Amino acid sequence: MSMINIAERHKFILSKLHEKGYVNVLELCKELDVSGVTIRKDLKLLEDKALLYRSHGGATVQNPYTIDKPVNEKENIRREEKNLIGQTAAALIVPNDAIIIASGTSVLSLAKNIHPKGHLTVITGALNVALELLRRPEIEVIQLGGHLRNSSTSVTGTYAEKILEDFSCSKLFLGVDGIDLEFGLTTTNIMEAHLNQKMMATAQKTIVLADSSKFGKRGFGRICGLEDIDEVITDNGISAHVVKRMEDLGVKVTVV
Amino acid sequence: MSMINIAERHKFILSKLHEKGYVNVLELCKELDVSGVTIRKDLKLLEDKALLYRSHGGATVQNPYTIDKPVNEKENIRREEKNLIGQTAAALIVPNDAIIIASGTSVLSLAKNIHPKGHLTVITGALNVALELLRRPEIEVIQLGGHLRNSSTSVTGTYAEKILEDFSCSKLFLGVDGIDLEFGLTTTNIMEAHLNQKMMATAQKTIVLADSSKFGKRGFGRICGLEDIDEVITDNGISAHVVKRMEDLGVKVTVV
DNA sequence: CTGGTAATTTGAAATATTTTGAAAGATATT
DNA sequence: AATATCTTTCAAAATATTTCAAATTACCAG
Repeated sequence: MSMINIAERHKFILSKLHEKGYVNVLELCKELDVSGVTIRKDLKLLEDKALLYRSHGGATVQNPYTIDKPVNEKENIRREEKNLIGQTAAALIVPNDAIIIASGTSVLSLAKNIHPKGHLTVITGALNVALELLRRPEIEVIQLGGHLRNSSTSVTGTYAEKILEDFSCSKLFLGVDGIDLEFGLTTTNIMEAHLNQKMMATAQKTIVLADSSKFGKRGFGRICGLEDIDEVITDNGISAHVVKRMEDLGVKVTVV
Repeated sequence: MSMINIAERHKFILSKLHEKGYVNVLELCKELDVSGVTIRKDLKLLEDKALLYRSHGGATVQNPYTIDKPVNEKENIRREEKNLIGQTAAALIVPNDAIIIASGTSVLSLAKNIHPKGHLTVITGALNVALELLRRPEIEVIQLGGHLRNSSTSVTGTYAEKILEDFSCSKLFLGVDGIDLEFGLTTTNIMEAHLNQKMMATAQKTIVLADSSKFGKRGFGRICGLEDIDEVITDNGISAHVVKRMEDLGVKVTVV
């Protein structure tokens, strides 16, 4: 096989990669009739463009260490920021409080940072939040029931909403996928957005946890407008301008 | 099996690990056609990345939700037996089935071994079971809601029982703490026992998963008598005499 | 179009690094 | 004590990187 140019070669490499899941340098040398040095340069270029993962002897289509852990992966990004946000949010909890924790990776760091003085009641639909809180004997956990959507660790549906009707909480800690000044709060899933609305109705205050990357983004399911929430906790990647606009809407903004 | 490179090998190890819950060095040597030294180096690398736990002779999954020690310790004992029991139970599931999975360490191995052909609906109160099943897109998971007791990963209470009323399932897979020929099935907690009764009413067949150490033991909360269940799956540590007695009571006994 | 220069691409050769397993000794398990 | 598993060491083999010069291509003024 003799290639016209570098672009053709890259196309060939990528198509083989996607077909087989991996490629190796020696085979490509023969198939494309070029030297190993060239193939390695090609692979390096493609790796720089995040189109493949390099490994000794070849390359794979995806990082082998991140198999089927979508939630876990998200968890690793911005770990430090999220942890700070979680700490700050946890400080808002008072003894004998009753709170709701909604789903999202940010609220998991909240759960990890909760070390209550007195008794605490937590209502949550997120399995990972519930499992995290179970360790602490002073916390009473109410798990919402219902449908579990793939790739989310949180329930949705009418069962969860029914259970919520029996409670009244002081605060809702809400993790979102997007915060847009015009469009408001959004999440990727319409069912989850609906449950979040019910949660807001059950709680006296809504506190949103969102790292700065969430600003300006819009997810599919709209939860509410910015004017409906009480407080946002975020990291210092947020612009002063956005802070100002939110404060004008009556939202308290805490930057950690 | 001849692997292209280290990345492919690691991917293979991890996927086997996630499927079975553990791997051992010798098997991997044969399967991947490399020496033990290499496998051990691989496992060490993966352990450094916190992707597994090393143990003599092999490795086990790193469970990110490894919370309360009591359950976790239990989980490690009799892993091999439990895995076999789980496999056998999973084979009973048919395409388009609707089943209930109750709490207990044995049923977690069931969950790990479920790889349904068609669609499958699973109702469960156990958070770890739900989290495990979430990975598989062909499974629809209904999480029961309610109170979470400390040191258990399963809900109890009226909310869970209410949700159950809306369903009808073909099978209930039940993990118990004790099986006594006279006293019947027991669990450590009275609330859980009550929920288990409701589950039995919701399912047409009750299949009990119990390794042989559970026989002759009595927990605090009685679930039902042996005559009320349909099948028991256990390991070969059980005595022939006990098998005979149970079969006389109309219980099908499967020894793996 | 032509001829010349600059930039890019390529591979051979030399060098460096990584991977692997055999062997030997240490450690753990029963 | 006997056996299986583990770690270390070391050398060979495979794979990568660097360097440099030749080949190709791109570009542009005349």
